[in-house]
Amino acid sequence: MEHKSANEMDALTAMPTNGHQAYFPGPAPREEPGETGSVAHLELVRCIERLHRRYLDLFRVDLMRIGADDLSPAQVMMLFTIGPDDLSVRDLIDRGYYLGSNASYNLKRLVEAGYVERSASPRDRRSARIRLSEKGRRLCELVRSVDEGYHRLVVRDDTELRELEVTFRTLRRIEHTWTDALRSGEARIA
Amino acid sequence: MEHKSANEMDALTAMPTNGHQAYFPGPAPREEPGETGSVAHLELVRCIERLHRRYLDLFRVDLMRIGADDLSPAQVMMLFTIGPDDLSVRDLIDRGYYLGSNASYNLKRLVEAGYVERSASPRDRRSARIRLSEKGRRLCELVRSVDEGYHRLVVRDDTELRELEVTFRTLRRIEHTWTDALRSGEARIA
DNA sequence: AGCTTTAGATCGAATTTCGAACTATCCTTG
DNA sequence: CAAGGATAGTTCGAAATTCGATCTAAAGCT
Repeated sequence: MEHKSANEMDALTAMPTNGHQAYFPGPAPREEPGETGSVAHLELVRCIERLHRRYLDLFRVDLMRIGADDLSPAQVMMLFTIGPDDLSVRDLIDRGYYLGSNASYNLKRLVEAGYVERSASPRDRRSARIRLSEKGRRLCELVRSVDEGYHRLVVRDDTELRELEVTFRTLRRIEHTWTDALRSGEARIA
Repeated sequence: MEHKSANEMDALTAMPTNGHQAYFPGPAPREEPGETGSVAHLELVRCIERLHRRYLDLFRVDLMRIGADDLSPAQVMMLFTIGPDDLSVRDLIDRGYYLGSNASYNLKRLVEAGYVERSASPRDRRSARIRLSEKGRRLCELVRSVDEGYHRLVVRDDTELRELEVTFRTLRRIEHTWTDALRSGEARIA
């Protein structure tokens, strides 16, 4: 019988060191001295996937409340990827790891909905300059203020702040590692 | 379109100076020594989104090499969500935060492709019992061995191991927080 | 037996993904 | 300068995915 609490393991808040017995594919949920580490890279990957899915649900609700239901969560995120800058589509793609045609697709909707302005670069007329419109900036501010609520839920003291910093730093490192791996992997193919 | 609640206009007229510790594309993606929350929740969210996208690219290549090109990355991840257990579809959904119809959709393909076995529960014949087939377990083993390579790239010493642990623990905490927020948020609506 | 729930599958519309063209503009180099 | 090639982005169409609305079967009441 499956007890649904399998997922819970609510020890999350109370568990001393290992909070991760919950999801375990392989044979042994326990750490194996000979093996890699107690937390496998793969577990982190799966966690990221779940978090991503989960956040989409959450964010969609918030967007509804805010009244920005003309954009998908991913599109709003794209606004933040643009940020205060004035950049080319290529830059946007590099920043967000978008696929070219997807970036175009989403950008088009952002422009149509008035959140983003686009103009041709004077230098190179192939290249587009994109930037947030006033409307886009306003939406970002709104989202940011909603997000502060989550920030407070997640960072309740100094320890948690430090943990968040470590987390962010580590994820950035992993991002970099993967990007390198992808590049060299593709190089091998090419 | 949007009718904005009162706080849209008046709130936040002043730009919070912290604004955007946006990371930069090419040369040096680096964080700023910001103020209070040098790392904002939102930045983490964006990082998770990027990582997710990035990993999909990477994983797809690996799957191709492994020869499991009959599954999408997400479907393979679902295998790991099932893991060594024998569970119901409901459990799977709870574990992975899937939408019911999506879980069905992916599960169907996993069953058709022979990675997952399904049978009716004897207790409750509405309920299905889901478990990996031998083929499914074999694929998981393969993926796991590929993943060890990434693990070694990411965890190169004790410090990095500890950081990974903090990261994992923190992400799990955030996952829990979001889940709560989502639940209570929907409660408010209902 | 009737009514309500629950487990899951399925259908269909809308959205998104993704690669293969395609357009337009640069940049070389002969 | 002209021809060929590289770049920046867009567009197109097919395939995959998402997501809510049913729909079926099997429980669980009372």
